[in-house]
Amino acid sequence: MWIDDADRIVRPGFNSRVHALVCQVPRGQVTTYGDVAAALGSPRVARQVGFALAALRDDDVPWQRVINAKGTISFRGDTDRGEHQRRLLEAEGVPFDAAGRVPLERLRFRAFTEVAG
DNA sequence: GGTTTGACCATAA
DNA sequence: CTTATGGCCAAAC
Repeated sequence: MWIDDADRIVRPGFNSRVHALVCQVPRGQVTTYGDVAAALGSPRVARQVGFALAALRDDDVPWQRVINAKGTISFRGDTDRGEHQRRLLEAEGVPFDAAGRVPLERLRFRAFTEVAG
């Protein structure tokens, strides 16, 4: 039901699916674009996952918990959103390395692997 | 319906 | 460790 009033949000199907998985990520844990994509059934659609997150509003979906496979925060070039994401994760208890990375192996959320099979 | 793009990932040097 | 290249799939134009 994410923003059904919006014009171009949650309209596409894939987009909505990504949101659903991201919402399943518990607080204090993170996931990667590739994992979310794999959960959808296609580990190659990692780019689409990011694209989907870009289309949603930070109101209802914890997109902040989605980072890249290297454990670092990805952003288009606008460090504003990147810093915002980091602060949100830190507020949830997600530690950051000196290199700006998180212990992905420790906080990686694999619950939707059951969904994939 | 073809072309362009994209918050990525894996591999090679 | 960094830099460069291919690919994959869906959304937007």
